[in-house]
Amino acid sequence: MRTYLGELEELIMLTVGVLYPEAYGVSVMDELKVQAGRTLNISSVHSVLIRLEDKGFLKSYMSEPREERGGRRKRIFTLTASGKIVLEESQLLRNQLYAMIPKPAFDFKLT
Amino acid sequence: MRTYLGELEELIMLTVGVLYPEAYGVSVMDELKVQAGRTLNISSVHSVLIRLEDKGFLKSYMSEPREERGGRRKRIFTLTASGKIVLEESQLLRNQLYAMIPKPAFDFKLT
DNA sequence: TTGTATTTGTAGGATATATAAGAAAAATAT
DNA sequence: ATATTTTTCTTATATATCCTACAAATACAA
Repeated sequence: MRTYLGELEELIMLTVGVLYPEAYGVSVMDELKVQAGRTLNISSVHSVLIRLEDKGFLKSYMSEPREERGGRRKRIFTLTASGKIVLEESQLLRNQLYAMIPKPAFDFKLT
Repeated sequence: MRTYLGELEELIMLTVGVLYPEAYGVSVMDELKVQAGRTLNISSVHSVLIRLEDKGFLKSYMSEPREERGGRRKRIFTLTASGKIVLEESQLLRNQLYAMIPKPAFDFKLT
C-alpha cells in the first residue's frame, strides 16, 4: 500500500492534531473551514478519516454520552505514533526543499 | 477548476525550484530520488509537469540541442508567479496548523 | 541510412478527492 | 411512546491525481 499522504489527508491529520482531544467528523469539518477556508461535505471528511485510520495514521474510539440535547456518540480521532512520524517527515522534506530553492527561481519581481 | 496542489504536484514544484534553471523531466525525477528517496516513473513526472503547466503554476520552453551523444530536446520548466504564490500559501497554512497542535497530541512518549 | 541514446508524448488503469441523498444510531425533551 | 437533535454510517456517482507501459520524436555516431 502507498504510504504517502494525500494533500487533504495531511490537512485533516493536522486538524485532528489541532483539535486534540476533541477531533471528530463535524469538528474537523468546521475547523477546516475556519483555519483553511475550505468548505467540505461531511461525507468527504468521514471517508478521509476512515481511510487514515485504515492506514494506521489515526485511531479512534466512541465517546461517552454528553450533557447536551441529543445526538449519536462521537467517534473521537487522535494521531497514532506512525501518523505523527509521517506528518513530521513530510513537513521536514518540504521545508528542506524550500530552503534549497535558489534566490532567482523564487524572486517575484523577475517573473 | 480546483486550485489545491496534490502531494506529488507540490513536491515536483519544489523540485523545479531547486533545479532552476535546469529542471526538465529526467532531472526532476533524479532529484526527487536523491532528495526524497522517491522512485518515480518518468511518465509520472511528465504527466504532473504538464498538468502543472496547464494549471498555470509552471511554464516551459524547448531547449537548444546539446553537445552530448544524442537525445530529444529538453523541455525546461520554471515556476510562474502564481505557482510561487500557491507554494508559499500551502506551506504557510501547514506551518500554522503545525504550530497550533497542542503538546500532548504530539508527544511521542505518550502514544 | 541504420543504430543508439535521450527525452517527450499518448493512452489507460488505479487511487484519492469530492458531492449528494439518505438510513441508522444514540441521546434528550415532551 | 413519540419527536427532535446530532452524528455516524452507507451507497452511489463524478472528477482529479497518481502511476505504468509503450509509442514517437530528436539528436549524434557509425
